[in-house]
Amino acid sequence: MYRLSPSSPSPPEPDSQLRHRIGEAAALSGVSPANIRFYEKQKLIEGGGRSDNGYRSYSRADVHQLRFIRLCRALDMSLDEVRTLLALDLNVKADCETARIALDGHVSHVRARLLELSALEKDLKALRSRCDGQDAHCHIIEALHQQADLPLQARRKGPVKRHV
Amino acid sequence: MYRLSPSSPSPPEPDSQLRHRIGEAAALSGVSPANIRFYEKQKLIEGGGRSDNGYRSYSRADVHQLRFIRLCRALDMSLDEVRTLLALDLNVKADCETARIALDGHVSHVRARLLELSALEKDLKALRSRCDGQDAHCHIIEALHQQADLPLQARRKGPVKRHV
DNA sequence: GGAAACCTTGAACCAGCTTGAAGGTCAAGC
DNA sequence: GCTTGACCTTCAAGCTGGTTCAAGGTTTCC
Repeated sequence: MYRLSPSSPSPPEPDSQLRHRIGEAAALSGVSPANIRFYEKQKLIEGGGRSDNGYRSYSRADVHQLRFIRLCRALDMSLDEVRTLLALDLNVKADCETARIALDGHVSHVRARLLELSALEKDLKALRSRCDGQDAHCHIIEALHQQADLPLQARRKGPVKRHV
Repeated sequence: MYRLSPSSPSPPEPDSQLRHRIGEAAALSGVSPANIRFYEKQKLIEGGGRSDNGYRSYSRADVHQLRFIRLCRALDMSLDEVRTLLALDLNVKADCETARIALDGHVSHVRARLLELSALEKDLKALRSRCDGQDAHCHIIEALHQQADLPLQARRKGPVKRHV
């Protein structure tokens, strides 16, 4: 797996022992406390570390993992995809293959959704351009109803899912 | 509101009395039976018509409305937006204004999401291009972990919501 | 010693459906 | 007359990726 500060392997840095409460970990990672607990429940992070008072306690590596998750989510990956990537070892060739496959799959999802959305934007603009508000009746509403009367096959299949 | 076949107002067509069970309505509209029941519960369609045996019964106009909803959903509108459009009258000027406003709002949502996704695609491709599978360790996993080590401010804020 | 700021858990809520369980209705075939 | 299968009914739960709320414990500051 990935090691923090791989350049200094043997003597642990003084602040590598630093542990954070959930609020600090949230501030450091950009993941909200509620969301951190959620990720723990989803087993994306371990829920082991606790202080004497029962508060969750996070190491630097834990915070790194939270950032990693946040980064992947910002790239619009599903939690399952993130889970896959988290389990990979940088130096194992098969894992690299896995990462490439996961990424390729994700890229094609994103691209497909992108194409859907551009087609959509085109349709919406065409619809919008039908109406300038000057006419006696509304060409937007009219056009929608007229399209709804067309046989199913005549219409381009639109996106049904709203997710990427 | 919108009337089916507005060219023949007085004598009802012979098949305009035709009523469909939910399965037929589903086949005619492209909306699944479970989804039709869901729309009824959400008050997007009326739930009035029933046969003697308690089965739901749909008129041509009902099927039209289902198609209308499906069309709007294919344009990625929310059910609330659809609800708004369904209540509009083609010939009322204020309603036309409402339709234009709703559509404009929707178009800008779609465009915003489009921009997010293109930025995303660029990032993902850059990430993907780092690895050709020939090297000793995985540049994809490595790059993700390295980025996770960067301070929060240094990274572009990515999309957090996966919806349009 | 009291208020504010943290933490805990569990549960409910959001969109927009889909799936499943348990049962009723109806036509066809034997 | 009875079974099979394709329909239909209802209610309930599950999905994703969280957010928000309620009720309470802890810590810290003044």
